[in-house]
Amino acid sequence: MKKAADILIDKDLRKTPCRVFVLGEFIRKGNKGISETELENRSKGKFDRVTIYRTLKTFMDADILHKVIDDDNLVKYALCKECEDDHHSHEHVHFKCTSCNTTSCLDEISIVSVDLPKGYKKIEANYLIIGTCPECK
Amino acid sequence: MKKAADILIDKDLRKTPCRVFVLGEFIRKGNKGISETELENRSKGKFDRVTIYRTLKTFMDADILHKVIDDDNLVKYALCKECEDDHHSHEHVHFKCTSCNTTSCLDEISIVSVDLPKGYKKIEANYLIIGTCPECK
DNA sequence: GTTTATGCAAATTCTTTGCAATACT
DNA sequence: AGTATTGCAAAGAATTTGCATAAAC
Repeated sequence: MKKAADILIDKDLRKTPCRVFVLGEFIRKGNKGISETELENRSKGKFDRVTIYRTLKTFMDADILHKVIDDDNLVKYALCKECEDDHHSHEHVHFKCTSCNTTSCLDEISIVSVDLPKGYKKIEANYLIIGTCPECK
Repeated sequence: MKKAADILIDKDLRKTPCRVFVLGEFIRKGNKGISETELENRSKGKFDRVTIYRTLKTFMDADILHKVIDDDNLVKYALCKECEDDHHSHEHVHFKCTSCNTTSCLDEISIVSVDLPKGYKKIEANYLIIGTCPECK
């Protein structure tokens, strides 16, 4: 598992306290999705909300993070294993737990492709599974 | 294809102009998702925004509509074929076209279930495919 | 010393809530 | 008539933009 500072250097991004903090949070959380609000709370007001939003955007543009589809219209971001190395994939399987409300990126599972009706052309796919996770049994 | 007024009677909902209009729009649009903003524009200010929101909520509670997952955090609602009769299903395959921005409910396709890691329990699933649709070839 | 990121203020969009007036059956 | 729905005003959450200051390289 890479450290935040190293990832920033790799991606040619300036090493700022906010970026190190945000990226560190994602690394610590593993494959769990984190919302901007959570980051704001975790940082205890150390960084401006706007700065966190901009940091998230920077990371998305750099393919470090991707947006996580939530059924309840709540936006989260996640660092996926696949995104860390070079074969960045846009085929994500996300699991949303209705009990603890965490959304995780199930990297182990690959999306089974379906046959689309004539004329449809797939670019990417997101599979969201809603249910209960191991911790909430 | 049922008419709006009949569906309302079936579901024991009062027949009001806003409900008839909104439901009519969904029937006309077929399996395409519609956002609250679109409904507001289409009605040309005839109904209050709040009323449209409440109407959408009423229809969701009555299993007439379901929320459509959009990758770009845009909320749409759709009337699915499966939802019209009694075997209301929550396993939806949605297709979002990056060109015309429409989201449609692909009723013909059923979700292929995946094997979840130990401890995970599925309640429902949403599959969103992003790409180009037949009209935007 | 340049370039880029940050913080603050403020604006926008989406959505919800309370309450009195109105429409539905 | 009695109950449910509507419209208005207003509040709340999430997100974005502009600009001057500050920090990174």
